[in-house]
Amino acid sequence: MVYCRSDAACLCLSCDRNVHSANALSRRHSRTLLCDRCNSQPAVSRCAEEKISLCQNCDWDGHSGSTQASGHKRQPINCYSGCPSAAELSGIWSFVEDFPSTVGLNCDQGLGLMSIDENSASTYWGPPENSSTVDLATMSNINGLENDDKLDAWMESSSMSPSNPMPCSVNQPAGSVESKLPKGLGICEDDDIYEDFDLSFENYEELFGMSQNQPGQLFEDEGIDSLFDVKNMPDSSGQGGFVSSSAGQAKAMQAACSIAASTDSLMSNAGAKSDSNLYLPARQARSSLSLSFSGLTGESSAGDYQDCGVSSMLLMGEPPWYPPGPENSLPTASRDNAVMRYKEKKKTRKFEKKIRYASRKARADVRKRVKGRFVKAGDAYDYDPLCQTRSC
DNA sequence: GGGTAATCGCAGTCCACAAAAGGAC
DNA sequence: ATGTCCTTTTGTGGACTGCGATTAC
Repeated sequence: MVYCRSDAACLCLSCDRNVHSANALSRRHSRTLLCDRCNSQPAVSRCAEEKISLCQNCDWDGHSGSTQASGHKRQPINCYSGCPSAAELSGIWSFVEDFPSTVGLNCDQGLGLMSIDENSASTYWGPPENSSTVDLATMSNINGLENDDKLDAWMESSSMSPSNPMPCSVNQPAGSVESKLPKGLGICEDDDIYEDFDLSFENYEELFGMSQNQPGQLFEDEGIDSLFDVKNMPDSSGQGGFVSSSAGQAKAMQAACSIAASTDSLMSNAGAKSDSNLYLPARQARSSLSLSFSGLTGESSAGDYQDCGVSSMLLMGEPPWYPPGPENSLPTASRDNAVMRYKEKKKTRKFEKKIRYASRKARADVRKRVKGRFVKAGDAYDYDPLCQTRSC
């Protein structure tokens, strides 16, 4: 099973092949393995010891608590686009021993060329890579398939296999955010900003370390400062942790700053609407905070988010969600800086509409309309902005 | 205090088209 | 590396609409 982020869909290789060979645009969709544990999120790492692919959350759940599991060797899982062959898939997912040799053969010549999205693994901050070659459980039954018929048979069965409880679906996984979002807050296809916008309540809890039924506690005691509490900072030195070097520390700092920047959106929205039904991204819950909350209230104009440099940075595959760890601490000075920058930004924050292209505004200002809608030049109109009266 | 209807306000949607952006060569 | 041509995407405002919140009964 693979996960297509653009479609927010879980697909077997057969469906993946069919869906993503349809046109040039669909071929560009970035896909990756499905998490073997939750079967709903894209996998970002492979645990060599457990021989399973894990999404960010499951990886964290499984490798953060016990010291034994935290030492597991994990390797990042790359994404691919196009219609890769078996050899190409084996190349990027070396831990899968046997891909059907005919994978991707029905794609149009020249258009099915695969590309590997190395960046997809950039969110993985696990221990040094240690390649492993193991079978994917869901692919263990493909051995011996050597021709198209067998491949197709396998592919058909793979979507219904008892060992694979999740049938192919182009719909949002149950509990995904799209179906719960207010009208108009859908997920933009092919927009990286909205990738993996699929946090469920359990992630909310992980994100804030408290029940989603208690949003008021979020800032109850220490206000915004509570978000920068060092106790919530990631473990930068723990065994098997996500950050384990000076570079990791820098990322931790960056994450803190990210939170600072993102939190002003969070605060403004939390204050405007005490809505406990907030949905946050899972894989990049932290990094997407700004966008998510802004979107929920609609307070931010298009220019607002586009001009938000910090958020942009966060959305470019920068640090993933940090697990809370008591041992890790961010220097107090950095925390103070983060708080100060948050306060400064909050002071200067403006929500009024910003015109990005004056020429377009000038054009729109003189466009003739029918019930507010633009009309073709020469067509009848009921409103001309250049005339003081209607139906000039 | 609870239920229902009326009212209010917010935010999304629609439209055409020039400008901007991006891709191919 | 640069320039040209072509296609695709973006952004712009007023009216309308749907829906949640509020108010009145």
